[in-house]
Amino acid sequence: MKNKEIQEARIKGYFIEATRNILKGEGLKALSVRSVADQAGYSYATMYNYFKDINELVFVCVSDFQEEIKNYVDDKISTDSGGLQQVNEATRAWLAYFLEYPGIFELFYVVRGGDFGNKKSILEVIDTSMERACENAWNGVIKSGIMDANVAEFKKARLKYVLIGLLVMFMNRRTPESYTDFILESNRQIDQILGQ
Amino acid sequence: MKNKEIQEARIKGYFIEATRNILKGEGLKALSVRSVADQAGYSYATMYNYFKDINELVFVCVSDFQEEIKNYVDDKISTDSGGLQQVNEATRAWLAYFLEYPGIFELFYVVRGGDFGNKKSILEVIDTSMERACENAWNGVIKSGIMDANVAEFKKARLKYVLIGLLVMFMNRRTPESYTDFILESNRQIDQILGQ
DNA sequence: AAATATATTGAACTTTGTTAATTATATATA
DNA sequence: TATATATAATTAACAAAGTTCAATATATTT
Repeated sequence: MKNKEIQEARIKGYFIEATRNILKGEGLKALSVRSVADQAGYSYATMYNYFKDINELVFVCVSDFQEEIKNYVDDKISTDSGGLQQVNEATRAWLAYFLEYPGIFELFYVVRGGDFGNKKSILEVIDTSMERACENAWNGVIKSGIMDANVAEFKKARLKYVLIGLLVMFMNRRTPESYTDFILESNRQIDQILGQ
Repeated sequence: MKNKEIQEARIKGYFIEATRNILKGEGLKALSVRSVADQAGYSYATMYNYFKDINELVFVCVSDFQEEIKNYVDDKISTDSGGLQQVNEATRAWLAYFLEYPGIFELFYVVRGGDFGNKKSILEVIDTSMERACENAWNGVIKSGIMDANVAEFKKARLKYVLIGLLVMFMNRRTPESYTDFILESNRQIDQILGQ
């Protein structure tokens, strides 16, 4: 029954693709069983033949997006820079991705879906999103001995929480008030954490 | 028409009180126009005579909760400690409040209500929640010259973002996995930011 | 006491997630 | 090939939630 599996994966793919498009475009508020099914070219009830519920469908997208984030970061960092400069660039790029796609920020850090708590693998992808996206740059710093591995771990954790905090306040509470102020504050924090 | 105003304020109060109870108890998922009205002793439709919509009702609670947080912090800090030690205690107490009432954390930092973006006064309360709750302890540090005011501002901002980031990851994504780990990590961050 | 204004309410509409029964399609068998 | 069966897809229908509005109840004024 190999054909059946291929066909099933294909149809699942249509739903996933539609979900990805809606999340990246209009965001979570526009996502519904019916809007996904519309874009996938099926009736809304058909979704339930391939996914447990709407949450499962959404969660499947997390890994896809994380891969996209990693590529986005790798594309943006300049090859002629190295060391801490490259970590700085990578971190800013990671941040820039979520500014460009607020719906994906919401998916990663805000939405409290039904059984998000049970899907450990997905929680792990989210928890390590920044670390993995900036992996190459960090490896350069640690391997070359510019920074001690333990110090690097602490700085990574610090960066992660500071930037998620900043993103939450900016996206959910419009603080800082302007995009410019947000960039100033986030750069200040990144520079200070990496520079000290 | 003073009586009318008093009566109106009274009935508004019943709805607000009901909303507060539900948010502190079962949290946002249990909150609905019907559940609030039930507890207030009115029909669901009556709410619309006193509030524009369910969002307005919820937002009104923010200032109330912030006052409660301030009292909670002031009660918890020891009077015999001072300086940075007291700032440390106040900050931990602020954090402890949200751990005790996850529904209020959700209200402050997670929910994206309709016109949250327009209510500048409410956004300001949320943005300065930690700063105001720990005001007294910080004043002690700054007035006594233990810390420069500019340095204090930077540390406040750093603390705010780190702790909101930590709370978001713990509450929304169960990371760190255990309560103990969360406390360890948050204490580590607080100590490091205040101590350096 | 009647007339008018105000407050409260239940019915109803919309949207969204979900289930189940019905219809359509593909596959297997005679 | 024609029929029987299994599988897939869809429509109908329900529940919960926010919201509106016409109808009812209550309070106020004359």
